[in-house]
Amino acid sequence: MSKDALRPPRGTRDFYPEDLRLRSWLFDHFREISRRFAFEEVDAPIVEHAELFIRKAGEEIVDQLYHFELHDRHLALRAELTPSLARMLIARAGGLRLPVRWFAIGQNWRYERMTRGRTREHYQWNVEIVGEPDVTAEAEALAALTSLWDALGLPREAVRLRVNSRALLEEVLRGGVLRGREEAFAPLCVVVDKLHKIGADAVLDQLADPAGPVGLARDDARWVVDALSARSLDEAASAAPPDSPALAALRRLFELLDAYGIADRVDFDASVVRGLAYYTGIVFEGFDTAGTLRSICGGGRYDALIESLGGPSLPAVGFGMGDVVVSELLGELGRLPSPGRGVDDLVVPLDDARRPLAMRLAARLRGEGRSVELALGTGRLKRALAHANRIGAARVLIVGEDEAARGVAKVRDLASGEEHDEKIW
RNA sequence: GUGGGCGUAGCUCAGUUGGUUAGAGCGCCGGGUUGUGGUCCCGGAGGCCGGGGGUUCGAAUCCCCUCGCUCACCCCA
Repeated sequence: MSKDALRPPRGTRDFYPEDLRLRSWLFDHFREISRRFAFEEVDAPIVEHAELFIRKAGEEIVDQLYHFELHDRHLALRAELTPSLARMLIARAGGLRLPVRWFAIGQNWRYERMTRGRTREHYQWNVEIVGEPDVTAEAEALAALTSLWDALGLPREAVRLRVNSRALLEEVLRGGVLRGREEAFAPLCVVVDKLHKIGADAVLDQLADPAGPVGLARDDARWVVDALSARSLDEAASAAPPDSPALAALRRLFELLDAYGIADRVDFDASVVRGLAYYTGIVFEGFDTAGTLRSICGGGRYDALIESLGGPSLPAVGFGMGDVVVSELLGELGRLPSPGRGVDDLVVPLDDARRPLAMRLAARLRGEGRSVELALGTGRLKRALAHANRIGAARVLIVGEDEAARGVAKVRDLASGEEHDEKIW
């Protein structure tokens, strides 16, 4: 066995018990918030037909696909959950009662270079609302996100949401610099999405690159970059067409967010477009206000994806939040818990003759739903108590000769040190 | 892909004018007597010093190569 084979492949993680307890803590919150919002959990295979993920917009996520040929099939590890969920929806499209409220927690794979906060696999909480064209769906999604942050113990001021509308940007551009070249809109969004990362000048260069996918005139590109600097709806309105439906939708969304009491946690930001090609309307992302991490979640409306995959025309809103970035943020804020093992009882036979009784006791306690470890050896009692301490057990139940004769166990409460007898059955 | 930093015990790390049997803390195991933990005291196990080659009487230490980790840049939902 080579040394390499004894390590997890680069960008992947092993989860030891303490790591998995933390992950489970996080997933428990994903599930609990999903439950409170009445989302139903679904799951899909981690391997899909590569075709499901391929789109034409120069997206990073597609370039980073883990894919391979097996016999005559071209397969891929999923890079995101949304296409799989869309596929599942299509399969049952005829019998669905809309709107559908689904969520999934799944591992996604992207072959990318490792840096801080970026691994090649990560788990994502994915929430989708399908069949609702109104921004009431977006409001649900955003409320679920802030509820999750609160549940995780993230301070209210530590994380915020940025919201924009691709539909608004499209309205503005369709009547202007992209007139007659609507196909350039998706690649334009991919470029614009990099604004926070590579800066306005670099975006300008890429938009104006004659050999690039967008190929705007330099002045037009400059106009686009300027338009993206809007940070309020009123500012954005000045560039929008009169009676813009997209602008009206944004205004209505903020009204709804206000009703949920979270409008003050959401900013309008014209530069947010998200990098995925399939978004068509409202888009949003969560970010840490300290600005040290990449976006911690993102999503938006994708009204055309399901139809483009061969399904019916179904409006949809969804978002994903990964485990890696949010864990880093929690760590930086000192909010990562260290969940214990949750063992209730350690049952200790003091000698082998007492073992059958101890087993009977352990079985009874387990039958009552308690988490019980049975000491498998018969070392000294001192060691057993130290072990109980280490695993965080609340009680130690000792079965010795004297107790056995009376049909009881001596129960020691680890926290108080108090002891009493308890019948074995 | 470019550049920097780092690979020494399970973990976090000391350890250079090159010099005996390579260290600490934590963790682990055992002991401090007979059936009672967390503290304390004592003891112990555990390391081809990432790998290979070279220089040297002698290399964890210097040189070269290589692998791995990591950070920055490049790139990038």
